Amino acid sequence: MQLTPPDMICFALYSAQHAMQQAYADLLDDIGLTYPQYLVMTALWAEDGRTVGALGRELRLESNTLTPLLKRLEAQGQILRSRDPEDERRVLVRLTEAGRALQARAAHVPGCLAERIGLPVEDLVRLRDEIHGLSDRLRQARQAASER
Amino acid sequence: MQLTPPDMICFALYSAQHAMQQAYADLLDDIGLTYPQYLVMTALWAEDGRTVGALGRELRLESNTLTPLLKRLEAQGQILRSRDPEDERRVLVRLTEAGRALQARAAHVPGCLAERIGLPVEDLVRLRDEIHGLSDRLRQARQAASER
DNA sequence: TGCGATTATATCGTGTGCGATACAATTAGG
DNA sequence: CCTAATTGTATCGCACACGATATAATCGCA
Repeated sequence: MQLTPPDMICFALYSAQHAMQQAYADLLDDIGLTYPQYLVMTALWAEDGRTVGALGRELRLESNTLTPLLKRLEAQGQILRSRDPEDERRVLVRLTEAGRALQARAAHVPGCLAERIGLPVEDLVRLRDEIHGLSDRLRQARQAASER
Repeated sequence: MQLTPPDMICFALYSAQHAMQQAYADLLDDIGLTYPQYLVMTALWAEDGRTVGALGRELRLESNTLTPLLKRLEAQGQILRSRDPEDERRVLVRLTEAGRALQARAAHVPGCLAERIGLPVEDLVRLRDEIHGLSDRLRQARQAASER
């Protein structure tokens, strides 16, 4: 007996993530951001002036993904990248004035998405936490497996 | 007040999908498949001899994603691609003998993943269905928006 | 103090995803 | 029939993700 993709929780995540990314893309096109770029900007709006590594730990992305993405945001004028004088290995990422201004232009996005989904906030919060729980289990199991 | 990525359900999906894909990659490396390739093979193991379009409708992928992916599977010897004589626009995708044999070598994968996750099957099934429900709502809202 | 190990970021190659577009085969309407 | 619209797949360009590797800066320890 063979499972079909719709039976598999991995595929549920896979296709839901695509659907979510497309829903965001519809809105983010207007402000010139891709969805991963929006996540980075969101992280910076909450806490500016972080290193590449700190952003990567929050978003769970490596430098090989972040470096080119951040360069594109810098080329757009949203951020500045500079070596940390305290430790020249680190690169500090700071919002420009334009980058801070973008926060207002993106302020409607979460509400629009919530409206599109049309579920009560409590349900979304519970689902979010269950999904985070699943991720945590996957990462812990991977960690444990790699230490053997 | 600015939401941080961990607050957002979109980011929960985003990072859980990455964690899941990495968990699969650990196992799929052994049999030489990427995760999207595994999804395509899974679909074909359940029902062989489908068109590119039929696969895309099940996996929610367009031909611009599937065509190169299927060419790589064909180059690996797992599948054959051929124009449908009934309708020369269609391309039929069929498993080779090696492609069918791979099913046995991948049979342990779902069990290994379930073990990694370590949650009761009922919980996973419920979570899967809730995530599918979320996708459906996102796709329906997008459909409705595009028809305006 | 000096030098090997570690840390932080960057680079490279491969494989998705997807918007836009191209193209050929089929269908539909007059 | 004949042609315009539609359908099915492919191509192109761009932006992720990530494994593997490179490089420079810092740290640890004899």
